[in-house]
Amino acid sequence: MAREMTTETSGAPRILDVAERLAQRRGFNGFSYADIASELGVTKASLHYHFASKADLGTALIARYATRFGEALDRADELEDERAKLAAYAELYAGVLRDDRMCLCGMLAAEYETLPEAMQGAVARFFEDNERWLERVLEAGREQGTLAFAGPARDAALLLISGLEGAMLVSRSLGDPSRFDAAARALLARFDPA
Amino acid sequence: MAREMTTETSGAPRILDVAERLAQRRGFNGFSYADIASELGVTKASLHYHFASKADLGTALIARYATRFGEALDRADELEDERAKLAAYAELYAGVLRDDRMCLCGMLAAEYETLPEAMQGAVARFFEDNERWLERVLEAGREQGTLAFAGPARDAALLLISGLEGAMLVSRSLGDPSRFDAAARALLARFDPA
DNA sequence: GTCTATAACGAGATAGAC
DNA sequence: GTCTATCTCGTTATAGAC
Repeated sequence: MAREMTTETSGAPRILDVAERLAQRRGFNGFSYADIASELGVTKASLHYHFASKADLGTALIARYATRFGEALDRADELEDERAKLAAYAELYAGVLRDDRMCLCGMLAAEYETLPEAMQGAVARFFEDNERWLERVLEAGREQGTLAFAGPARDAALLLISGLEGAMLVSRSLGDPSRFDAAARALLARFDPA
Repeated sequence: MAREMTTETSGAPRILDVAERLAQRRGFNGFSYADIASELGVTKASLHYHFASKADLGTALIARYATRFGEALDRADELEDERAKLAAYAELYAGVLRDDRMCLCGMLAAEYETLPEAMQGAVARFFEDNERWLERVLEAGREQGTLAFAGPARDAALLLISGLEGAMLVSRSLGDPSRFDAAARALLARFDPA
């Protein structure tokens, strides 16, 4: 007997949805099982059935986030030119910010020293994967003449990640998401060919 | 009778020293009065004498940090050309990172939604002050031809803050402070005149 | 798979002696 | 200004019934 199709997610995915939003808005140390439980109308104990420890929950959180992010990068890779891929990359960040969220791994990067080891490794891998993807796009764009920049593509890649993560971080405290867009535009403009 | 001169700080300043380092490494929600007390060899209760609530401690933390940062900007303002001022600005960040710390306000920006209101306002003001200082330097440099960039100086200023804060954030999780230097170099290079 | 109940601990904070 | 002692609350986590 096949399971009923419903429009609502349930169980673990639903827990991850709520935890993810809380983590992106308040940080991993800024929410508790009680917060998730009250929002879902269940008890804390039932959450522990799905994620025995908060470290397990956090690890699952990053894993899902990184997978989805990687899928978004795969979609961006289908675009024609490399400038469009960079724009799509920046738009990923913009979309997160529009939902009043910080990038999950950017948030966890701040809390890095307090995170369980498994989470630390996963956060670092997220940035390394992003860096590799950007490095490839940047190199291709420079060869094709659609992008222009000096120095190692790897450094330019980290500058892009840093600029976008930092712009999210700062524009959130300035209470003005449009400042992110201005900073992101200024950042991408510096890769335009003269 | 004048107070004895000693090489050791004591009382409130010393508490702030320890709390500041903890906040910059672990976040404001990542340390407790117990952490400070054990490091200073005093009790939690005596800390509450100096800072009745953690919000008071946090507010004092930002106030001192912003004052010192402002003084550093004043010193940078005495440099001759605007390119040197930008380099000095970036070096401020680099020095913090070398001590294994995140910028205090960058860290607090991540935790923004969980902070007491007074702290939120102070964090936003820190970034606004930085932005104003950079905007002035950038405008002057563009007029003098020592700096080159397109678009509003305000957007370029926020890009600089974002890039430096983001590079600190990310290079800390990558476990490689030299990645900050590479990103900062790439960032500043984009303001060099052709 | 979800519940009630509770354990075990750490957090911020206060009272009052010294 | 620092101490001991205590309070209250929130946190993660577990045991065991349903």
